[in-house]
Amino acid sequence: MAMDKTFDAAEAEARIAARWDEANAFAAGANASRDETFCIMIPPPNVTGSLHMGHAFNNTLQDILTRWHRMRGFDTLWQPGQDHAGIATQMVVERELGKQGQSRRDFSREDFVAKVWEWKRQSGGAIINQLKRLGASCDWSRNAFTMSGAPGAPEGEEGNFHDAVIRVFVDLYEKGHIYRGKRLVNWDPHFETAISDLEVEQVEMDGQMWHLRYPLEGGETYEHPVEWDEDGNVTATETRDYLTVATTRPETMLGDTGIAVHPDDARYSHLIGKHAILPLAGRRLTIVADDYADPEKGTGAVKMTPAHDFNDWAVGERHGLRPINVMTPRAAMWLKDNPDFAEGCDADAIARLVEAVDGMDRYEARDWIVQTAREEGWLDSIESDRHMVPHGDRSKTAIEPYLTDQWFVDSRRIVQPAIDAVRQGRTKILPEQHEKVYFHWLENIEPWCISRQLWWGHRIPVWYGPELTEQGNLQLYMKGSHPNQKWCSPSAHEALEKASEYYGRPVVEVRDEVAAQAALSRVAPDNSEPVPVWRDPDVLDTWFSSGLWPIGTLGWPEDTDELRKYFPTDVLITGFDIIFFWVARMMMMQLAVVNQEPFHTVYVHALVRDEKGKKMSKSLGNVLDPLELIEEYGADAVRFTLTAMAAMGRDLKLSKDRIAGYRNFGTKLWNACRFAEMNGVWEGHATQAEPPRAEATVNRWIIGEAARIREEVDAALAAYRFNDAANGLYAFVWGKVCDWYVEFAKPLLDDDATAAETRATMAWVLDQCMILLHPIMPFVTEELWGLTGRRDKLLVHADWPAYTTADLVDPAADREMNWVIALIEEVRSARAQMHVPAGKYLDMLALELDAQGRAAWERNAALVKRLARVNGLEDAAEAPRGAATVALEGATLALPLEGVIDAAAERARLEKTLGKLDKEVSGLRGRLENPKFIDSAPADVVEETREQLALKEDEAAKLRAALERLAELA
RNA sequence: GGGUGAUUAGCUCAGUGGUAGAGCGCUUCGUUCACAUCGAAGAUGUCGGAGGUUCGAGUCCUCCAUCACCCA
Repeated sequence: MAMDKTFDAAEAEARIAARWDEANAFAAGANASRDETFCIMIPPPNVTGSLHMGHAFNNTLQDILTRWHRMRGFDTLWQPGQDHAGIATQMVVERELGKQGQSRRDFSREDFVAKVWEWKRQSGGAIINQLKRLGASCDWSRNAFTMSGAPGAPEGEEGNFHDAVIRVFVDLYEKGHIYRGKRLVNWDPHFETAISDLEVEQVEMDGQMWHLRYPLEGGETYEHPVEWDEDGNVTATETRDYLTVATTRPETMLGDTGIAVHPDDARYSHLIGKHAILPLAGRRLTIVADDYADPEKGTGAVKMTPAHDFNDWAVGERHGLRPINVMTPRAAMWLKDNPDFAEGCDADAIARLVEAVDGMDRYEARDWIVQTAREEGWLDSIESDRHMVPHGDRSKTAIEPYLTDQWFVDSRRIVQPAIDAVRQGRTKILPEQHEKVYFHWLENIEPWCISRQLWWGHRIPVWYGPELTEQGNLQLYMKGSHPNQKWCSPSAHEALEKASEYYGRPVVEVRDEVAAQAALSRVAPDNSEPVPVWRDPDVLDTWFSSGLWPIGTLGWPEDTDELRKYFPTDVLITGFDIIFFWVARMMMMQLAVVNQEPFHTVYVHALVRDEKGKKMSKSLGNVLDPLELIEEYGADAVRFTLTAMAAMGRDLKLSKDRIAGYRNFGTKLWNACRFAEMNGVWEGHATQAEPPRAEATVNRWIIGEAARIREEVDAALAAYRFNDAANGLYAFVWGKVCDWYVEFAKPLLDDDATAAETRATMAWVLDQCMILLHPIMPFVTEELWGLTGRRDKLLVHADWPAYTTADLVDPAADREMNWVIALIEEVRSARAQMHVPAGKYLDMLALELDAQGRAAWERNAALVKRLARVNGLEDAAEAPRGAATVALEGATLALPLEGVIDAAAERARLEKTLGKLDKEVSGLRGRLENPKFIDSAPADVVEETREQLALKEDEAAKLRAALERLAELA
């Protein structure tokens, strides 16, 4: 059956993917022929995610490495999976419920989690299918999920990832690396949970900077400059009995406990240690000296709200300023029954504030405070100010730095091995510049908040119980603090046992703290009733579980075959944006848990942008959907484009023109194979590892070129220089095989003497093209493989070649073909510039032709005649009137163009070429005439320069001679 | 404010001390039996600026300008 004119990607891709699937082609260890393993962990996409350009890029690179190793016979595993994306998934399901007028709180926790699982079953596989369309050759039978095996997990989700997560929590807790404490976290008032830095996006917003006057205590004053001369010297001051502070969030002032000034700020130095009075509340604020206050900014005095600002928290820690939380989890004001707030404030003031703003939303409270300040005269001024406001990336609401009880990993205690691993080269980060980012972050690491106030996730394995007083009574802890009595254990059973031992009587698990309270009020007097204990309601940060991805997906804590075989894994390929969040944490956690680096190389890639260099975003509407692109151009074209643009450390600017160009590249290879088919090349062909024995120079030459590209591709991939591999293959397949070899082969296929070996060579060379391109363009190459010759295996399992240039390059054939190509190009160029009709065959005369050139002509006359459109080559003593001259190494040739030639045009042509040559010659000569160059430059460079000079001078002389002849004739 | 990177053809970008390349676009020509998703030929560069190191700098160093990103 004759091949179509083009590859129909839309039709073929699904069919080819199905064949790979049926053959289990991607299974761990498929096609393995040696002991070495190669393992890549996919950076798990969100279960709510859909494929975007970044995924397409990231997974293309992983697939290239995976397919390349698999073809080379490594025991290969590309481990796929997804993470459970706590907040995102919970939000998706809550939104679904919202459509039916329901909320999460209408269900029990267990029922809600069951709904999430149900959603996951129906919609959670979307990205997997999208990755398959890209051609990702993961072992899909091993698809992992960070919530597999959790309580409530349905059939099909029985993995043991949950065990791994819980086990690690307990282990780190027992080693003292995990603690519960009160610290500031990023708080999302919409979802009412802590979120990670990664989930916070900074949004630039128009806002105001309010300047407020805080009176100094006890009649203190200072001189504040109000006039300056041209040189900036103060010429007038005024006496003030108040400090002016500036804020973009006036509502936080109710939690102020201090004012910071710079230690070197002369204006305020005598006030340090004294106090100001907080308006409205009457609280005394300590004036402290801290570098954080910038004397140049505003008045140089900054109000300190340690419970509602990260910087203020740090200043507060240094100076012992009390943090006062004045907000509820929904970011409304919390003043009533708030002992921290009340402490140190006037009772009247408290009553007024409670009346006015308690329970009020933060923004309404802000308005009230500003309005009141205006009326009472302590609003100094308002200026408009554009500043960054942190927003939750899911909720789109402004996040609050918020003081709550959370679980933390004391990162400092486990960070050092992760630093050492990279410092000492056991793990390499590419490109190297990212190592700095890695070190910088790890060396300044902060405690990691790992608890989230969600229902979907790994519930923290800690159980609480009431205090046992010295009198043997049970009592719940004070409101606002947190329970001291707790037990951490992998199972409720064990935890309850420990609790029971502690109380010396039976315990019973109740739903939550409220239930415990209720139960306690009933059982307290009677020791026969079991003590109520309850489990921490929080779940773990998704990154805590994805931090265990390398061991967790391989079956840890079970001692599985896969774990022994594939861990440590080899390469991690990921975006630079999650170096801290994921890469660093995987390093820390794997080292802390199994004391091994999870991978030896981290390849960090850049961002895919639109063609104008803008970050793709939904709001800008410049998002290119990889699936649409795959539909339009085919997966191979999209993959090849991304690969060709994957230069290390630089962003990709993706344009559709580029993708179309690489789709055309696939078509080019397709048509070369089609040409071969039409010429019987595939008849009786079966896969051959060794190149055929060839006599013809052309065949010997292209076999050598194949060896060159094989070495180039392997070297490029080994160095993660994906773009070099792609561009090298492009140049070889299109520039060498299609442009020259196929053309050269045409006359050889017509000649009985050379036809057989040329068919064999062409079949072999095209096979090499398919094999070498397969990791980048798997679909079109697999299709061609199936359409051509007899194949024992699918291309996905074809053996990657190992031949070398040393074996296959024939220097004589190389030289000869380069000479022939130069000859054809020169003749074509002369013809085009002389406006010779394209179809016209010309005579060609040899004015000078050395022995090598003569031999080259004799062996390649047929193809030169055809490609340069000349009738033949005759010796001639001199060029006839009106001839164009072609100068080559060892040859001066003339094309008689009587009646066609334009003498002026020919002169211009020759002079232009000569001009270029002369420039090169003078440069080369200049260098060789410099004795320092001869002395200092390496011998081979000097030698090469000499050779170049001789060649160029020879060519220039030939052109000069041609110009002289032209002048004589004129 | 601190850090990192970038600046090369009209556009998008490679470039590893040895004298600048690719793709796209552009101009001219071409329905030669693999391919018009093609072929042939051609034009286009003070490699951001200024110094320095070197026999030699797009490449290494310093400063400046502009842009981008990350952190605060």
